[in-house]
Amino acid sequence: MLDLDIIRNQPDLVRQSISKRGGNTDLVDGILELDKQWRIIVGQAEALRQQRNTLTQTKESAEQNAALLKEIKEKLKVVEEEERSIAARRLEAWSLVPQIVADDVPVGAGESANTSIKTVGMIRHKQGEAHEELMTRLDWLDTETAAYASGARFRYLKGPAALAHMKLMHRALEFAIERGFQPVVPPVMAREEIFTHSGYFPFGREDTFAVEDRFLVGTSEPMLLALGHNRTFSESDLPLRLVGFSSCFRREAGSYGKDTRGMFRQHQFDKVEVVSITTPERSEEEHQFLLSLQEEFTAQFDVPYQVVLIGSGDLGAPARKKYDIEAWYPSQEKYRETHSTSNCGDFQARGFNIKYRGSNGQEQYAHSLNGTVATERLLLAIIENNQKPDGSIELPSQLR
RNA sequence: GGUGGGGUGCCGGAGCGGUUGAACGGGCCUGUCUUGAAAACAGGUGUGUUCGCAAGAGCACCGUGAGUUCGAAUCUCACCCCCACCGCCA
Repeated sequence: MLDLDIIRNQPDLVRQSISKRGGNTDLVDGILELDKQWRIIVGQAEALRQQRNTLTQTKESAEQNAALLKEIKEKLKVVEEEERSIAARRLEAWSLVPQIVADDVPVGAGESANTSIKTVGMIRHKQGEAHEELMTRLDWLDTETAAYASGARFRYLKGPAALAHMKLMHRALEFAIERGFQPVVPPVMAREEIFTHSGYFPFGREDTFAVEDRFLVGTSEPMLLALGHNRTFSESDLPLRLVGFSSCFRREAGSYGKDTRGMFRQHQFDKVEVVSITTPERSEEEHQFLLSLQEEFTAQFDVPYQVVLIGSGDLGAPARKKYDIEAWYPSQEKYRETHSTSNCGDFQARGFNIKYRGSNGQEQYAHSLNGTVATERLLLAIIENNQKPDGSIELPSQLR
């Protein structure tokens, strides 16, 4: 969540940031008002408690002041109830405040401000058959049985595609390990606070599958961040770089009718994801590093792509800045998102209480960043861009 | 699923319901001593929050949440988590 001091002391900055995202700035006024009320009521409660604590120091004074204490107790009961209620409402509003948008993020509603900053690779297939048609014909993909067994938006990967998928995940993991990331295979079910602390709740709650009192992760990112929970790193140990592999689960609520064919948008998919924890001074540099990693990984499969700087209206709540890599999909005749990397500033570090001790000995919140190394979407792009005129697919040697 | 034992400060570990924010030990920091270090000795060492320019004062925090009480780390209830053993299963 956002630093409350920023909301208190720089409400205009917060309002600006919210309106850049297309949100309602009334939220800020609501919090400020609730905060004001909260401070008043806290003052009242504390004064009453102080009085009580003084009078109950010894049994004698407690007995002498029995009547007064009874009165205090009753007043306190009312005041404390009010305190709780205001605090709860303040928290509710506060947790709806998204991260401050970075200055160099283009401003615009929705996806309108997304800006392509770089195009890489030659497009060999301007058009082509869709991955689901290619793969289904070759018996690499069975969405029909998946629909029978699990419902819409699930897949059976079969034969060479099943193997290519595993190899892609494996390569992605090794690629990151070679560059200094520590490999992690996290749990895929998590308790609610993991989502709250990483900034996925309350915003993305509808997009999450719940299993009894737990939730299936939509990415391993929060699980990797949780490894930093309540830890104070020394500056020399940063950046902490982790790479995780996990299956990911998303309801894809609100995307009815979008990408319904094939396996571009699935309820379940596998992903290799990196997370970095670093200092505020070095987080921008780290963000560029993650982006370069993604580009390097994508480029080795000869997939044409573009890098997009995501505009304010399309930014996730915990992110202050985000880049997407979009790979060329011949069947759609356009670039589609395969990778994403976000700098979340101290938004998530605050939630998980991830700190570091600087060279001056002071403790402060770290910055967290995340990025995709590979998902099934990259496999699809590889497949579509390697289709042959005869309807076959020539997989790159690394994935065979 | 069953039975039992636990969750206290950086760590270990105490804690008759009333000057306990918390004994004691370790660690860490600072001094004294030493050429330096060790040892020894002395002192210090939590977090959050409210008010305040500050100095400082208050309040809260002993897994979480409710409750009993004039007063709770200490009593009651619920929940969460951890550990051990048994059963079942991969």
